[in-house]
Amino acid sequence: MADTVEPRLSRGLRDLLPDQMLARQWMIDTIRGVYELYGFVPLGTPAIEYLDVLRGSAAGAETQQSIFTVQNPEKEQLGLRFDLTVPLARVIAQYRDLPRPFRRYQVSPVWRADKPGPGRFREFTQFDLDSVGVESEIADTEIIAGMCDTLSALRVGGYRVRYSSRGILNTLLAYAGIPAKLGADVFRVLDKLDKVGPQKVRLELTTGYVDSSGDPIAGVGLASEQVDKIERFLQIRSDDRREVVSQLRELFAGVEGADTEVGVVEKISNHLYALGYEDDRVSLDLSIARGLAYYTGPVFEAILLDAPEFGSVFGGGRYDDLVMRFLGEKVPATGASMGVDRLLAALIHLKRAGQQKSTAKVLITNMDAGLHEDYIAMTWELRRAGIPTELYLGSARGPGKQLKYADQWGIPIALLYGSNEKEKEIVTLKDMDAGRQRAEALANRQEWLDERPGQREVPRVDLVAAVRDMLGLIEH
RNA sequence: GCCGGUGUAGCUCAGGGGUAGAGCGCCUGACUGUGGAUCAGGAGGUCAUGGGUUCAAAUCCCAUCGCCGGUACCA
Repeated sequence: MADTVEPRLSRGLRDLLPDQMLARQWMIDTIRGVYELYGFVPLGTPAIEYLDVLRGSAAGAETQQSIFTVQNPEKEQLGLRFDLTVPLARVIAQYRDLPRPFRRYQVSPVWRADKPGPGRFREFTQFDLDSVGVESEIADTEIIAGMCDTLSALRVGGYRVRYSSRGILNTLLAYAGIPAKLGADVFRVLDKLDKVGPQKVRLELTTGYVDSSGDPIAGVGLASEQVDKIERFLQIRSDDRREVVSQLRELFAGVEGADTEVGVVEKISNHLYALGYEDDRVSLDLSIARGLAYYTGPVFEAILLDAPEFGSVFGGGRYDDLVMRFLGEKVPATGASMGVDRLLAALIHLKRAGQQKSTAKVLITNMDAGLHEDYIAMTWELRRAGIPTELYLGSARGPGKQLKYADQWGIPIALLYGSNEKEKEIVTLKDMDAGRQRAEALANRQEWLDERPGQREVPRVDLVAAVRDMLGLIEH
């Protein structure tokens, strides 16, 4: 016996079987609809980029260990993209004649060689939208409004988009007397507030601690009074954005630059009020920091109120310096990124995503080799009428197995046509779902057979109308 | 990285030194023109891998690997 290869996938990778792809495509189509309404344009970039492009300028390469490296025959240093923002920055720098603002969306897989966890994979899909070349806070407003419209279109139930800004956080550093160079560390720790709670955040900001698994966690080394000031800042919590703004002004009175930074989040808030995005959907939440170092202005993220355990499903912010790596010139940019897989998992959890297993609405069964021409004709007749139809091409001869096939793929209507039907110039249409429901009440097979639940005979000439009618009934 | 758990049929798992098990699923038939239920039959396993102990190892011991969970990191 020949050796066979074990069918398997490398860790962190998974297949998307048809039912998962159908749910995902519905979701992506819905989101795309929102952004095309907003006038964003699509962009595609390769999965593979030069490593120095991924890591930033060759000079200041940060160590980025979770990049998958790739080899080409020329032995160049290549890697798989880990997000869609860096390729966007490259495109902006490379195609100087692109009109700006450049407002694009992109839905593509990205790769990270991290340890996989529940709902975390090494290959996953992001849906990104960004406005490049706009300094105005209206661009940030538009991103937040788009996040709201997307979540509404997906019918996720309640959601909350929370935003703050790096400018506010930098003002906090000044207020608390924390050196600016500790900013990135402080923000990274603050970003964990929701997850680990205030006590651990305080420990991590000061001395560090040893976690439950015995792992030491380094502290940032702040003084207790500095953390007190951070906590005073974090105590400003209100569902009313106006209230947060006014308390911020009070707290930061006299701190240099505070008026400007508070002004930015206030303007965003006012635009959103004017557009009908009220406090129940968007809040100014000062605990939002975002872990990434490259944000420079407003930052935002969205959570689902009915599925908070899925965490942030949509997040982003302003990053005015990213394109600088390539151009040496500051290009303002703001955008958001959605974790397609995470949001889809949440939608499935909330039973908001479709349960469809097949695209076909009708299965034409194939019972009599002498009638092939009729089967083919009926199949195309339905297809040309816009009804997704599959002609059974497998080897099973009797209707039993073919109906089982329809059942397994969740095809809602089966069409039966043999010599009986041919003679009477009819077709038999079977509503598979009605039969399934009826089966629950019948214990005896003979009854089940005699009754032929969900079945209807219609004139052959009325095929298309009858199928439409039955689909209408099924989909009410 | 670190800590813990766990690997036995396609899936979920039981068993515990001496013949490899169940449920579900799958296939066949009862029922060659009707899915579900029922009944009867069938296919399917290197008990993760390598080594050790033993007359004998799926079972005990050691190592490795995989998977699961927690934790850290995440531009």
